Amino acid sequence: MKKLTIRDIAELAGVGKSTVSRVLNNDPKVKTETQTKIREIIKEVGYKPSAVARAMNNQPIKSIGIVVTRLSSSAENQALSEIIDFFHQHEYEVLVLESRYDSELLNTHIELMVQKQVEGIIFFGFTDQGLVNKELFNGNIVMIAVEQPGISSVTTNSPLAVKHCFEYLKTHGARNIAFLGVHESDIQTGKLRLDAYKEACATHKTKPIIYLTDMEYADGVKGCKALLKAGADAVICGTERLTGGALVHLLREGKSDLPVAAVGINDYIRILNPGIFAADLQYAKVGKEAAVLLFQKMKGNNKNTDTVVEPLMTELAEL
Amino acid sequence: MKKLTIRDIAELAGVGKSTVSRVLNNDPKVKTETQTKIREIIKEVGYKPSAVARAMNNQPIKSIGIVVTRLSSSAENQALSEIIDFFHQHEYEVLVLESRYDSELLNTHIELMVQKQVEGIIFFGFTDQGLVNKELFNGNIVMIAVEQPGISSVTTNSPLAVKHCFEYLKTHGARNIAFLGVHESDIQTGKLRLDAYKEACATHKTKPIIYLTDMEYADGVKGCKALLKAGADAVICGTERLTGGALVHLLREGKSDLPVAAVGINDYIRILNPGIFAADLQYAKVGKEAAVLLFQKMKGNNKNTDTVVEPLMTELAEL
DNA sequence: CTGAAAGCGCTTACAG
DNA sequence: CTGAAAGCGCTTACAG
Repeated sequence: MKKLTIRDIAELAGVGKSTVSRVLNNDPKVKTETQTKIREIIKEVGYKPSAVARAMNNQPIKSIGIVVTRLSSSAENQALSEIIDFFHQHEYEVLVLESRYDSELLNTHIELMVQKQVEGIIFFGFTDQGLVNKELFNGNIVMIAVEQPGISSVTTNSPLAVKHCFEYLKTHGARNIAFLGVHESDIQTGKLRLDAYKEACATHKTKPIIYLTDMEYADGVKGCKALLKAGADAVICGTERLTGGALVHLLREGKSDLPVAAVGINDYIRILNPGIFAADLQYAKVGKEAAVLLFQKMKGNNKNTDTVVEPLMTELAEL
Repeated sequence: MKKLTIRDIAELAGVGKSTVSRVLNNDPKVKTETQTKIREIIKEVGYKPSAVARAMNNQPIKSIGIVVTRLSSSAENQALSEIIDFFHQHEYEVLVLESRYDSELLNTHIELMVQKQVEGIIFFGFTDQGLVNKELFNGNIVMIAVEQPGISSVTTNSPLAVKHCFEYLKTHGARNIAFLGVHESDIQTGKLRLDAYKEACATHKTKPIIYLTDMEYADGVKGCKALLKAGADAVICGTERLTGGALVHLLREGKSDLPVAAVGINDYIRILNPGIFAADLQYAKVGKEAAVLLFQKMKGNNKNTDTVVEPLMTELAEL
């Protein structure tokens, strides 16, 4: 059974190809009877127009690209899931690639997307990504996590999350509130959050107790230990993994009553400490916003927007 | 600056379009000098042939589809990462969709892929997915986790993982080895592993102690508690999340010395119990195998293979 | 309201 | 070794 073309449908319907094409494109000028007849035939024989042939006439293949840094990041795959879902519903193809925090790889990916002629891209930014050419994709670009002049972005408000964490602990009687975070060399995950902590300390005239480290659970364990030694009676954890590590340490030492507040939340953290005060950075919402933003741009709204998704504060109930 | 076409290159080079096309397609019949000249011009002006126009002439757009059940599953995103990487290296587009354990959604996705004319698909199977039409995509289909006659598959050997867990605990002196698993209604994650446990019990003439539950961390906590009450002096955890829950429970109760063996391993589990005996189901390898398998099929190797990836046993060192 | 014709950017059999 | 021509399956301006 060979592939059906518009010509076959035209013959079956006894009309010209142009008319079939018009029906396919919902041209209202076609007589209603003709329309219904053609539609019936199309349905009957299961004809699907070739996206490729349409693309030849500047009806671009509806597709977008998205570059995450790591698929294994739960924050990113939450966002990714929303983005895929959104564009899938709008009948877009979604191409997914991983940059692995490598700016060269990111650029290769972007180049590839240009070649594939996707209509727009969304990508997760990171500290050393370099500047992105904002002319690409007719400016249909949305960055997540990082801002760049001239490009729309969606970011989380992690500094506010830190601030809330601080204040929560403060109002619950903590005196030496420590910060367990990522090295300052990482702007988004490190510096921004650290600065917010320092500012909170200044506001409350408190002496900072700081431990900066890498991203792994084990770093959280070590960091928490060090902070306790330094006299902390409450800890703000700057990332999900650090929170995980810290909570495990506390559990192991039988110190689970030590107040902890966390930037970012997931099931893992929840089960380790059901009563934790946490700021949900809302990555699902971030993804949704980014998708909507890109979609609007592609529809012609060409002003740039920097959206900030506010954290959701959750003082979780005891199980 | 308008889009360059093959005609522009032909004019610049002073040759016919056909010749340029031949160079593009590495036709050896073109004189070497002509080739180099054309290639230089192409490079110079940065001409990229239109994939769409090529597709019109049955040079299919190189693309494959992949359907995961949940992007948030670390097992799946490990495999996904490998698959994307592999096909990206072979210059394929990769379309990613989520089925969410919904067989209707899976079928919609598959239909979409058919329409998009991807050359093949890989998807993660699940218990109620229903039969997949093996004629689709010229038979270029690879299923992960589930087997179906006539379709190539890649599965993990989780029963063997359970067996090893049992034997490990046994040889380390445990007498009442319990099993914490998922309900039998889930074939892959539930029944298969449970059966392996029962068989091990029979072999070792041991009375089974079983607790079956859902997939969440909290279920692992509850289950572990129940099993201890039932007299277990060692526990085999059937999934990563259940392991996580169980270990948290033990940590909380100060019973971290209770021997636990786990089917599946990740950083989270590692940090909770660095010395745990675990069977790594090797999902990265699963993804790689699936990718290679699909690629071979697309290259014309049309016999079906059911690959089983063996678990990797890890008795982890103390931190 | 509808059809014939030209065109989108390539490939390739054919003729030279 | 190379070019002119036909064709891939659509869209759309043009003429009716």
